[in-house]
Amino acid sequence: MPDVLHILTEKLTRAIHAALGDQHAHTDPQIRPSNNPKFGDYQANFAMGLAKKLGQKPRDLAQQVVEKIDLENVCDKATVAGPGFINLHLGADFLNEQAAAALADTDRLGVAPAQPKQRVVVDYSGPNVAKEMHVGHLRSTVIGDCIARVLEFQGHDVKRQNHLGDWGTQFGMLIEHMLDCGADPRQTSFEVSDLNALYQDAKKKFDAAPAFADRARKRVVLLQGRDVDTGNLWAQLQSESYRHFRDVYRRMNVLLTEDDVRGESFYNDKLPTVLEGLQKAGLLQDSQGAQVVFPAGFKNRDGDPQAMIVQKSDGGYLYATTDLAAARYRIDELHADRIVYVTDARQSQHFAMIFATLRQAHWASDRVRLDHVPFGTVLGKDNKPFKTRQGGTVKLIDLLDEAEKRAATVIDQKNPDLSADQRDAIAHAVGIGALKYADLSNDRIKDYVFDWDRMLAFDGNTAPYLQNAYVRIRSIFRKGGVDSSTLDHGAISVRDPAERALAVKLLQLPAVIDAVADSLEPHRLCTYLYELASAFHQFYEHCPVLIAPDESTRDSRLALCELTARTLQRGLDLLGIQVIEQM
RNA sequence: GCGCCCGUAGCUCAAUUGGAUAGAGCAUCUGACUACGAAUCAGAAGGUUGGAGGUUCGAUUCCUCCCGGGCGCACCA
Repeated sequence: MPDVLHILTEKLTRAIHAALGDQHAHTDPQIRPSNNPKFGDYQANFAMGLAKKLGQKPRDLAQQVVEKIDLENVCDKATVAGPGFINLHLGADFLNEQAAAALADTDRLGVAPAQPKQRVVVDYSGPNVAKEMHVGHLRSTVIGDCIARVLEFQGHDVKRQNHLGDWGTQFGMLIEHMLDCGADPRQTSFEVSDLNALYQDAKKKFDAAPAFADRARKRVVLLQGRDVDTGNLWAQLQSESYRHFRDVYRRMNVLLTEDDVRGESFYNDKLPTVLEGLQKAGLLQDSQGAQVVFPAGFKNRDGDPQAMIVQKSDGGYLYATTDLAAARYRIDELHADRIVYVTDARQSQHFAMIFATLRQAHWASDRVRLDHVPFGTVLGKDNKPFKTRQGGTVKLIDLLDEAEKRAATVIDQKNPDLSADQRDAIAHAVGIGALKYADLSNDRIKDYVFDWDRMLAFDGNTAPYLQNAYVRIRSIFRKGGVDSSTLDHGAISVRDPAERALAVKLLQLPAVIDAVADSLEPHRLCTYLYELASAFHQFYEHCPVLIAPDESTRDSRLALCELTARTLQRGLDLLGIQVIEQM
């Protein structure tokens, strides 16, 4: 089912063709939603630019095209305005039909499956084994999960990848410490109640006890040498760490599972091949004993070509090597058409160099799209990176606890009649939703200031505001005793300006999904949902539903409510946020 | 030193990728609950988009320079 934007684009493209001839058969009419109702619902912006090229007057050109537009069944009118804009006013019948079709399309709400379907790898979250997740993992986890959900909803074949930090010299000391704590290589489970303590204790011993440090270094060699007992201990640490990640992901409503784990260790045996490949491609060079590549277009602080080290002078590999190996795996084995990396903005240059190297080595052809999705820092009220009052790292689990606690307090104030169980369930959805929404609703490239009061506010662009709009709609159905599954889809008939505005906004969902999938900017979806909820609240004020003047109006408004509820629910779901029936 | 990112109303943020009069929320002020959740709505006020040039029919958006802030620039990830 083509959406409004596509229908209008098609109509205007035809009109341009008809007015100007075959050489303009594929001119983009530049259809955009109008930002002011007096300019219609949509506008075509092509005329000014095209007139310039053709040496004509923009308004004359626009008028020629307007005369060729087939308005039938779509627009009430199309008019030339201003310097040469074409304002398009959608017809009520068209809005009714489109809204009815979206309502009938239960799962997709009028969002057409993406063509062609692509295999998309989304790399996000990436915490470190043997450490608790902290605030530094929040943004990658939340943004990445949203992007994966959106691409999947479009119909793409999404492969989530959790690139865990599960390899490196620190595992020697961790494993030695595990042994000191009574771990047994021949058992399958080693329980850790506090991952951070495990790491810190190991580190303390490593720094203080030379004998222990010596054992740790030997243990690293054993680990890299595939010693069986050492491998078993390492695996126990893996699964114990993953237990923690799983708990955090579940509470956050993040879709990552153990199946998505492809940590650094997974690529360990593929690293020599990366070097051989670079050698074969003629890109590998020796520099002060290290093996490096010089991706085109990068300079260092002396103005010389910037090297990217892929093998240290002691023979060890670095994260550039692992990232190259991972990209090759994703392209060759996972058959990725597109790879999305969700990491903070500080790694922009690193990924630019990785991408350049992949292209130069012909490991990534032009048809593989490589996207780095950079994001800014979470700041405290002092505008510096978010820390605890003592200056320490903020644990993610503490953030989740406090989000729910604060949400519970707010819910208690607003709705004291709820049972404790109801209250807790609602506080979970609201608290976690607020936390995630605060992260998703800002342009991701910018830093943002973490502020509990603002994210949990029930007004403004927040998760609780959106969840509340949904709750209000459910409340209408409850109060009216109406079963939303038995609604007449064809009942929608917009008359009041508020009904009309709501319908126009509802029908913009497909275009918004497309924009998010292309730009990988979740805040666009947030902005849309906020505008939708605002449009609903205006409708709600001006258009009584249950006590509408007549039955057909009531049915129409109920159907609009239902479509709004489903759109909010779906939109929030794509953000990884849950709705509740009451709050 | 070079490179990347950011700078929009008092505060927190948008601006459909170059389109019309730069929009929201908070805070301030004025209205609206004997109609479905006032957890809302209607309205007022608030701007030299850090500054100066340039490109363009049109610039918050693109280019150059400058000023502020953040982050990168080889053996950590």
